[in-house]
Amino acid sequence: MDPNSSLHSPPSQACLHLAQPCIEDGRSPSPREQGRDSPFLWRQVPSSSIADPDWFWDEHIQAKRARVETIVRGMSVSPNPLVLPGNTPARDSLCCPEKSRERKRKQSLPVQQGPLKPGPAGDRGSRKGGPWVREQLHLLKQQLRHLQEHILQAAGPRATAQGPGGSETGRGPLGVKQRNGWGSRPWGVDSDQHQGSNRGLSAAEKHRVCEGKTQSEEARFLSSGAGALLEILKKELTGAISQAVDSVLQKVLLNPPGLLTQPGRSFQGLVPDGKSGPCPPEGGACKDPLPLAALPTRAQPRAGLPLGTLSLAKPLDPPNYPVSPRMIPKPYQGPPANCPLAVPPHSQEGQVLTQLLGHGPRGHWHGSLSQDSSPQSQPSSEVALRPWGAAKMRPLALRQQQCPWPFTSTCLERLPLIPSVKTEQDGLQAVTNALPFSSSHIQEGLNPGHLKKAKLMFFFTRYPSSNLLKAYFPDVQFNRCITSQMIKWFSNFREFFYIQMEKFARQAISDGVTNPKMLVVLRDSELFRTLNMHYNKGNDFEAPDCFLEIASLTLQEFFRAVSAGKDSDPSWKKPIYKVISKLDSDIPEIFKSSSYPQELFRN
DNA sequence: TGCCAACCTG
DNA sequence: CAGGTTGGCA
Repeated sequence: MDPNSSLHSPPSQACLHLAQPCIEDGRSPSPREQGRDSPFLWRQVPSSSIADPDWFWDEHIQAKRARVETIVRGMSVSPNPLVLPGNTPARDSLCCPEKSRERKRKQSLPVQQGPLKPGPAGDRGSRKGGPWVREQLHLLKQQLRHLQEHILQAAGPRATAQGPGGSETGRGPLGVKQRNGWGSRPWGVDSDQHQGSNRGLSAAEKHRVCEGKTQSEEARFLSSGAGALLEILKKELTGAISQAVDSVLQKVLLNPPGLLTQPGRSFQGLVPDGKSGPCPPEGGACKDPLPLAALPTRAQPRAGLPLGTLSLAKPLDPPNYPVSPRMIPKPYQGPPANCPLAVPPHSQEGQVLTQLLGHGPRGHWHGSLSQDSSPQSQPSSEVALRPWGAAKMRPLALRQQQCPWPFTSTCLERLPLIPSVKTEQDGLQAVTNALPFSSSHIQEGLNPGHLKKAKLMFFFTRYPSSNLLKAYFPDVQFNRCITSQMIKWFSNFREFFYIQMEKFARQAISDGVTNPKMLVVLRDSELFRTLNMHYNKGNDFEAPDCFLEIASLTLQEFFRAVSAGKDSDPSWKKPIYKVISKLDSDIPEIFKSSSYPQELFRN
């Protein structure tokens, strides 16, 4: 899978990259010249226009040019020195492998289009308006590109990526032709058709620009239709810029939803190294009342685990254990108590990003117990190659918009996404108001969205109180019936959960597992898949780590009980239930959004 | 006795 | 997943 492919999917996104291209593209310089000759080009442009009636405008242009030059210079030393093997200029292949290709194509264009195939739109203008107009146009387009670049850079690291060189200068003139409210469209279109039709023009235009018409010619041509054309161009470009800005912002702020769900196993193995223990139960730090040293936390390295257990077996002593360089502590790893998170959102974002980039451990005990002795590890390459998924970044991006999306990380929920709820009324109302998609309609019945939400909530809480349910389903008009129905849901969830636990525990026993600590539920274990399939069918939510902890713990408890023969007692499960019931985690605030189910449905 | 959760069944 | 039943608990 090409991790960059996602960048190309939506047309408008592609346009951003297409728009990038390049100063250098316009003239097909040798790689070394890139970024240097453009200023040269600009320098030539308005020099003689001083005598022009548009002198003022010209000055304006010069000022702009100066700014652009500054920008370009900055770019040439920009912190993006990705040097890729092969001495390819980093910018070309930076994030879009296609860009190089694109550039090659363009370089050959002037040759192919030698005869200056008159562009459908630009022909007249370019001849009549003269080089000066073209230069102005060129400048404006340069500015547009730089503006876009800046926006991209400002908006996010990924955005600095340079797209395939697509927006050739020729697209401007095309824009003139396509001015039916689609000023920016040329930048938004990535189809070969458009490229094909425009390329000739742009190439020709560039070519001529390179030849450098004399300034006197420019002045001559300027007088008549040029002014009008300029006006049109200015308008077009203005529109294009604003539209480009819009689309950039949209793209950056709103990652394509399609990325969220990664079917199959892509979600597996993402258990971060700096794994946290179970999310602190409501009381605060997770009590460990059990004899369960089995609690698969980082409390201590697991001895006797198969090699596959590495990651979880890491010395993970909270809160300050060292983590591997790759692994930045998760935001919630610090103070166990409800993760107050004094960390500013920004840094959290970085941390989470880093965390998301990290890979999970290999499975110790793969659900299929029959293999517990021979860790059927999938090739670690699979882990390494696993798309770390823009999907997982979406919540981050969306957070900026206060969009109610599922997040990926266990306790990300503790980020101050949403004003915390004080009273059920006011607080929830505040939440509702704060959310763009919130539907304030109070429903009487429960819909499938509520069910889905409840299932996801089960990842955090197995034994929700009715008050909790009321708090997290603000759009539900609770009555006795509804409440009991929802309680019943969770009862059913638990039932399924415990059945699976018992089943796998017994299987482990029959497979000869003797040490309950061997039983750790990981994301790629069969047990987890079963559970995730049940509670998170679409896999549009990443089960929190704390759920894995709970699952592991439960499994181990069942294992112990069964292997100790306690299952002869008719109520042998009760102690287990009791233990598990104390380990509910806080539910992410975002679940309080009444629109949450709807958001899930949109995927 | 009422409530709750597990359990059983369809 | 829901309806019904059962058993424990206050």
